[in-house]
Amino acid sequence: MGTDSGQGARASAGPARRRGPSPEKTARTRAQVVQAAMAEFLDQGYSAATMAGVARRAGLAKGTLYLYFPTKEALFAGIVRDIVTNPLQEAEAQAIGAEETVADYFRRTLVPVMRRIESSGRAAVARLILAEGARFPVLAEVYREEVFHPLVDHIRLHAARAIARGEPGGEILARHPHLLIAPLWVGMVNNGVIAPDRPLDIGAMFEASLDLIFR
Amino acid sequence: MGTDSGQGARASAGPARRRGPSPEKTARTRAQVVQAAMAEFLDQGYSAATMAGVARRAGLAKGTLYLYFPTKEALFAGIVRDIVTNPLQEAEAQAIGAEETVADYFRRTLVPVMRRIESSGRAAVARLILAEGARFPVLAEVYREEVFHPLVDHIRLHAARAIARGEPGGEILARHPHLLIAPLWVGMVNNGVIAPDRPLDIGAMFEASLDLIFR
Amino acid sequence: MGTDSGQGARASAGPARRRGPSPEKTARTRAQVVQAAMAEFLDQGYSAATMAGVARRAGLAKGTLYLYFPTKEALFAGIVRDIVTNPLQEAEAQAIGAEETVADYFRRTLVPVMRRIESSGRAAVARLILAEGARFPVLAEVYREEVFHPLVDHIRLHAARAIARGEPGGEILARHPHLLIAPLWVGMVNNGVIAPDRPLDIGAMFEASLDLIFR
Amino acid sequence: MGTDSGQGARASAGPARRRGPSPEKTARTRAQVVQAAMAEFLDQGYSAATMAGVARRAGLAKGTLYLYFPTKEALFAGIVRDIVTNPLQEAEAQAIGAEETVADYFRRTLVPVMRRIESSGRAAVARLILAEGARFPVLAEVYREEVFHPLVDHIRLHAARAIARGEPGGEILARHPHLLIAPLWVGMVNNGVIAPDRPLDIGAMFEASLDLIFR
DNA sequence: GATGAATGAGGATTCATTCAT
DNA sequence: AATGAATGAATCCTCATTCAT
Repeated sequence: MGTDSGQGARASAGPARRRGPSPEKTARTRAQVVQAAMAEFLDQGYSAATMAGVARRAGLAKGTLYLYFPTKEALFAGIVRDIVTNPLQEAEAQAIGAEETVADYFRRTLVPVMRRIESSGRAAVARLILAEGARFPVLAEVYREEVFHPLVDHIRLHAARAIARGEPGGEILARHPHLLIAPLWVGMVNNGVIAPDRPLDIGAMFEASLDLIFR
Repeated sequence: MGTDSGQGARASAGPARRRGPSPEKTARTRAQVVQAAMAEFLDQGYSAATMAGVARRAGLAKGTLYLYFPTKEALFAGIVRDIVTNPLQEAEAQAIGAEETVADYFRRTLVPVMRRIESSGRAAVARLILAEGARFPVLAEVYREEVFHPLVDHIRLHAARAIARGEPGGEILARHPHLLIAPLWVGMVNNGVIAPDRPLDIGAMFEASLDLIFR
Repeated sequence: MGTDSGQGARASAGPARRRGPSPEKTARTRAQVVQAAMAEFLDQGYSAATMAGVARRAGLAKGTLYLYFPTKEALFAGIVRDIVTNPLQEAEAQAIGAEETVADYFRRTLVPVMRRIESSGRAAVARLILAEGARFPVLAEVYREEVFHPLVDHIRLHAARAIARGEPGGEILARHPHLLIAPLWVGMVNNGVIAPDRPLDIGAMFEASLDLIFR
Repeated sequence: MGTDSGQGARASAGPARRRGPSPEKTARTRAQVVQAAMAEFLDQGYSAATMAGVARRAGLAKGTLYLYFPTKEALFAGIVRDIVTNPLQEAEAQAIGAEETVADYFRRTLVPVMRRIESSGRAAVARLILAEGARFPVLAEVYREEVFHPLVDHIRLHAARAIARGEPGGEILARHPHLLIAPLWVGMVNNGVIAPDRPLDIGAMFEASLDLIFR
């Protein structure tokens, strides 16, 4: 967020003639920083995270971090987008089939994602959003715009479609689209923090939720 | 949490003969500390909270805090119970009527609580649990034992009752009791962090959820 | 400047009833800080001075400094007034005698001050003013208002008196009051930095200057 | 100052046979470095000056500076001579006329220089000398040997001449040669730091001083 | 020669904790 | 019991210096 070192504008035009370290090396280092920062912030939260911790994880010196991000806060802001990449993007991208009911469509596209959602540190992300969202509005904002609202809109859209087609459940889903993703949150909360040793089956809950809504 | 400074076992036995502050005064001061600490930790999270901040809120000197809790961590641990007091306790305490369906029972006892849940800083509590639960297992543990499990058990119990009585929805609720409280979490997450300016009506979502489950 | 711990408003009213360290102790510590900071800044200049250096000189921990001044810059600003206390104050305070010529008056009141000016670290002060005045306008400003202008005004005033009385030298002094203090500056520069091992006799130069101006 | 990277002894001897940059190029780069360093040090003082700042001003990379000077301190020492170039050199070089009084000689040769002295950043130089002279004796030393003493000796020499010729003012000038340059210092101090917005007319003060000394 | 990414020691500042009063 | 000045370890950040390209 503001510290991008201006890559991107070199395409054809022959071999780069730069002195010193290659842009590739720089990009790799930057990636290391981002990677390490993500891990550190997800592990520790913003306040408890230390630049030294990030540096250690990245295998770099502390000072190096400041070549890429001017402050700890900027580093945090800079990785927010990387942290909240929408896990449902691929699901949203798939179109509904002509004959397919909305229920079947959700079952086909969303259930697999829900099942996978845990393995990839989603609980940690949720934790960070909830923990720091109040003090770093940008975090909540990015999450809202990139993940939360798109998903809810996606659901609303298909709720409308269900109504149009006369499929049951459309009405209730249009009124309370959040009900569909509610199981996701209890699941992440339970599995990530409350009782990781007795995890809930988010996929199963989601399917049950689908069954309930669509009769 | 092992930090109580040993009051408590002195009650009758004639008029107290000691100089200095009365036990009442001490208890009052302790209450101030706990109160202030709760506010500070809920506001700031563990790391960002400061002992100075707690002292300021309590209207006490920093040193005084250490008369009641030996470390910041102990203070945090010491107030966990106060933080997570079960907001559903009264609801759980009410018995189901002989003629009452489980659905009606939940509607009668839980909906009002759900509606009130937001006003009393519940989102802040949720935030704290999620944020610090991983690093302070005791926090997650207390929450699990005092709030989460009791509520889920309560739901399970009445799901069994619904089955026994042949009321619809019992089966699904028995298999997925968390579904009933799922709206609570999306609601708190949305209203507390994601989009406080466009709050979800948790009560309405909960009722909708009840309707779905119990037909 | 801004961190004064509010002494001053306690006069009669019986013994102070404060808990904790006495105000006297606090005042003494503050004095230590100021003293040490003065020495450090005069020795090292602003940039090269370190808070650790100040703490060491004061015999205090680093953190303690921050109880009295919130930043290094504030500490610097806070001692500027102490640093530039007008060394000529007593001289200016003495009134000219009814029969006394202005030349004699200056000889009586200023020469002793000039002779003493070196011993009391005045060169170090001048050095600091010149060195940091550009980057810390407040420093130059305080020096100008507290020392430089008062002295020049004092000279101008008595130049006018000399003119009124028909004493020689008044005219030239009125036109160039700075000429009278010029020897002070070459002297301080020479003795403080250029050739401390071959100091100029500022008193003698000043007297010679007086002789020249007043014939 | 012992930092020259060993150019200089290669001149005739046929066409140079080396690859890479010519000695001219090197010399030019070195000049850029010196120029930039002077500006940076005069602006910021030694401690606050940064190698990055010098590099930026020079339009070079940081690493390049180290090809010419091994350390920041060496760079500073290396430019001291450039910083303190004697502004009075030309004046001192001019011989006194056979019929010319010493007073007239000084008026002819020194006044113009004095009038010009302000425009060329002399205050900055004085500031640097005073600020860093104590910690970088070489700075004071060079200034003393290149500027201060030559000028004072020049004055002494002509004071002796004035005495020999029976011109008035010779005695006093011989005893206090620094009196003649005193106005210069108050002037630079006032105009450079104390009150740049109300500058003193150094030329006028110097002339007045000449008038006083030579009757 | 020139570059600038990488380094890490050093400096300002914060804050949990102690202790004399 | 209560105070708050004092402490110093820990943290963020800067910058002189190095070195692979």
